[in-house]
Amino acid sequence: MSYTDAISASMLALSDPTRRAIIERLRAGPLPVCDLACGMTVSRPAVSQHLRVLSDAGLLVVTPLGNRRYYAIAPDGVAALCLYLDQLWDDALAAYVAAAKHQAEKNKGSAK
Amino acid sequence: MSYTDAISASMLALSDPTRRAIIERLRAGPLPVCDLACGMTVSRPAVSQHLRVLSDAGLLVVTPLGNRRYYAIAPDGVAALCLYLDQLWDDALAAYVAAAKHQAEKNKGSAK
DNA sequence: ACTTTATGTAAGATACGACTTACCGTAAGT
DNA sequence: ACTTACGGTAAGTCGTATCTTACATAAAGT
Repeated sequence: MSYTDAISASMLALSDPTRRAIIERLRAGPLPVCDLACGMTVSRPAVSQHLRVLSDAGLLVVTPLGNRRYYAIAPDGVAALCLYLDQLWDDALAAYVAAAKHQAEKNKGSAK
Repeated sequence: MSYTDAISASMLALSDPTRRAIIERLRAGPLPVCDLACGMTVSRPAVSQHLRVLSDAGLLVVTPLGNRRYYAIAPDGVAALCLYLDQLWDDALAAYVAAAKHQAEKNKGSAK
């Protein structure tokens, strides 16, 4: 806990295969913990702990409904990650073409 | 190492603040290890180990040039993550509006 | 040839993440 | 009121990530 930033927390949350399995099951819509836990290889408390991590990272939201708690993917949390990576991709591509252009100009002198 | 999938490896690589600091310094373009290490809080071997993790995840590429090794962000690796998150965001948003619509229809019956 | 610079790797200490079982509340059903 | 289903938390174990210092290797400079 107590991460330096939200990006680190989100990335760490999504780096675990078990947590991403939970995310996959929530793509279609909200589910209670019992439905999430049944069918997974780990125990139900483990699922609870993973849900905690995902919630703390801002990737999930909970809505208690009677006896159960429905977890759903938080679009805002995912959007923050998308924004970061999209900008990173932009910069990386710009740096890539700049390096390629620089390389081409260096080769022009030594070309036939 | 030896992760089940590339997404996990990339996410785990980007979840570490030190590694993301390295990524930030590479946004503008390739840099050798010595330039990367100077100015960072951790030791140079630690930087080498982080570069190894990022490279294994497919997020960096190396081009040896004389005495030094220039590391650069691999656009392809970042693109794979962008694709995954963009699709996840699409599904999450669709599920969100579906849940909102379902909720609205339930309220219609109890509204005056 | 020798020295310096650049960088990867080995070995070891420490910290932390993920899993388990056991336990404790809270809401529903009878 | 009692029982059952749901789900969060505590304590403990185990694996592994991250850091350090020390060593090894390769290219450049003198």
